[in-house]
Amino acid sequence: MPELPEVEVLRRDLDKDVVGRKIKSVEVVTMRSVRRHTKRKQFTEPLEGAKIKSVERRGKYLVLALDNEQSLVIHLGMSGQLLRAKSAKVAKPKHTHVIIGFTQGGQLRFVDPRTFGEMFVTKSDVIADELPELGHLGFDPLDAGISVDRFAALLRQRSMKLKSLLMDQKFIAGIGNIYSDEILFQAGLRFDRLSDSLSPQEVRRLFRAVIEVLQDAVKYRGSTLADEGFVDLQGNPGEYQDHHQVYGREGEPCPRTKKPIMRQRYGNRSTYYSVSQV
DNA sequence: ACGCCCGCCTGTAAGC
DNA sequence: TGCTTACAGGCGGGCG
Repeated sequence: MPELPEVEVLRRDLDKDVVGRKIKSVEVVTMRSVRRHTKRKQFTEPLEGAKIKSVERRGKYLVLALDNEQSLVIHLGMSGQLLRAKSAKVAKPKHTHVIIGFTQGGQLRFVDPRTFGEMFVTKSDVIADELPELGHLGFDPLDAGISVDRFAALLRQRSMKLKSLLMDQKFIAGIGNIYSDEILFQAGLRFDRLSDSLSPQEVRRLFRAVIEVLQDAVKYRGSTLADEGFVDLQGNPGEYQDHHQVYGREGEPCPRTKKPIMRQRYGNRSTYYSVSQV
């Protein structure tokens, strides 16, 4: 379940490693991974011969701008991986669905066991306008753009449970199940508190927690859980899971109170929290 | 219009 | 031990 930190780690890796490279060939093994296109060629033709100009992240999406006015958009879904192979000879992992070969040699591979991820190509200038899932994204917590006051105003606009709000991509882009729990623990707030019920001090705590947790997670190169297996472009796992305070730690002592971490079903998924959150 | 639940997937692990 | 079932969850869509 790559969330913002994992996608940001990949963005930085791609920025160093594939920007400037020219695409020689594209092989689509599994059409489901490019399901917005009905024909393979709609995906492969705009890519072949194009040079990668830049790599941006929008929430959990990666956008690779090409030198032909088109962009390659990637969403990793739950189990998607992007892996660099120095040569085509390197053994392909199971569930390799798309292979992008570069003129200078080497490949970029899209590997995705659960196939919730996808790749597609679209004209660069219509991304925000014509793709609602990208156009409707809320603010990016790693952009320094938003102020506490603006954040407070946005919270007051709705009366939504905090966990739902943090995971709502239209409100804030890039947070999923793991980081919403970690952020709420850091902020000392319960997942079911209503967004318009927070004191100014609680708003500030939440604001700070969002930024701190996500920045920290990027610093430790993302979270790699046993059942998921996020890895960076070179195939290395992250280390932030060792810094999780509550996620996946049901029954373990809360770092603050030593009372057992609670787990509760909320919105059809597991939520971890401590009784110290109010 | 919004909150909630399902379906899409596969690998892993718990349960009988 | 081996089979079945539950669970993991991002996101679109459908329903109330």
